[in-house]
Amino acid sequence: MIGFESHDHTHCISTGLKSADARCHEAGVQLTPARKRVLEILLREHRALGAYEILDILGKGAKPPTAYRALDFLVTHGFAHRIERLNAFIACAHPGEDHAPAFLICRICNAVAETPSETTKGRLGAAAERAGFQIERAVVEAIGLCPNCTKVST
Amino acid sequence: MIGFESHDHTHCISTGLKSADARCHEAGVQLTPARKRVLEILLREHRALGAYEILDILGKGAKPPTAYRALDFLVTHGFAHRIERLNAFIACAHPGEDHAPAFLICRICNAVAETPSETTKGRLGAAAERAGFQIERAVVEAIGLCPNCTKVST
DNA sequence: TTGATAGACGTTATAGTATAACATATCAAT
DNA sequence: ATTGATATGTTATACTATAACGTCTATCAA
Repeated sequence: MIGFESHDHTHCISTGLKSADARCHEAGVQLTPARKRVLEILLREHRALGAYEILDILGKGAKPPTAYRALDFLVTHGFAHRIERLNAFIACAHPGEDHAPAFLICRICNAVAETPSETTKGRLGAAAERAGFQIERAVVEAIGLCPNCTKVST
Repeated sequence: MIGFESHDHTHCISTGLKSADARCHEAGVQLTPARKRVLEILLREHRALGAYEILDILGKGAKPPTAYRALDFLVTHGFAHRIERLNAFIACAHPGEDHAPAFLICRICNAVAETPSETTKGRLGAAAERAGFQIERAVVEAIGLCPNCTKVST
């Protein structure tokens, strides 16, 4: 899991971009400059960013659809995730792997960590089956205190 | 679990309101007319409603803070839940019980069913513990097809 | 070469969701 | 009667997201 520890992630950025390039080529879709730029911003910031924060970083010429379109693309193709709870977006921590992500969101500092989930199994999956509901994907966002804010708030 | 079957819920409404009355009294908080009215709307509609839908039902005098304040109260005290995925609210299906709800949301018709979850256990709980993250609650929203829309779309 | 199609992007406008800030009201406790 | 706590009214605004339309470019078939 990708946790709350700080680390040097120059490496994450270049690896993430290269991996995205390769996967887009495989899939026959285009990682255009606009999309790449937004992905790079997400990788560089390494936190959940609102669309308008991204817009600000993109600069004054950028209009909302520019950010939202790029984000739609990145989310659709698995390079980024949307955090419903925050109306924000974060670079995927497991690019390339087929995964069902869950998120740990700090209610104090809004830090977000990604971790694997398995929610279509177990009780939820059983309940869905009983109801005749076909789960396609699940939003799993745990709210609580990250290690730093736990220390501070006690 | 509260599923997708239709049913007569005149009973749900009066039971829900009475139960809320009683629990508010116990807790020493007020189920004021405004709050009660919003809860009744949620119970009556028996589906996820946006704040502005509720405002419309409340009538022309009502301004956004009226709805949002009542909804905050109802959510805080467990009489309603917020569905992050839909920016909407739904009456709690298990009033009075201490529970960690999960939701099944149909991506076609937006029908929502509530079911129990257990997300602070299992893999997610273990991952959180490893990360030093203290889970306080979890948003679990499964997206997919409800029984009706499964039939229609095949 | 032409024309048709598809994908991406620019631009303007607007829709939809939520809260800040301040004023007023009510009521119980001192 | 004043104070303090809680709730509501009201205005304005902030924040989030998409519709709609035009343009550009690359590709491909006729």
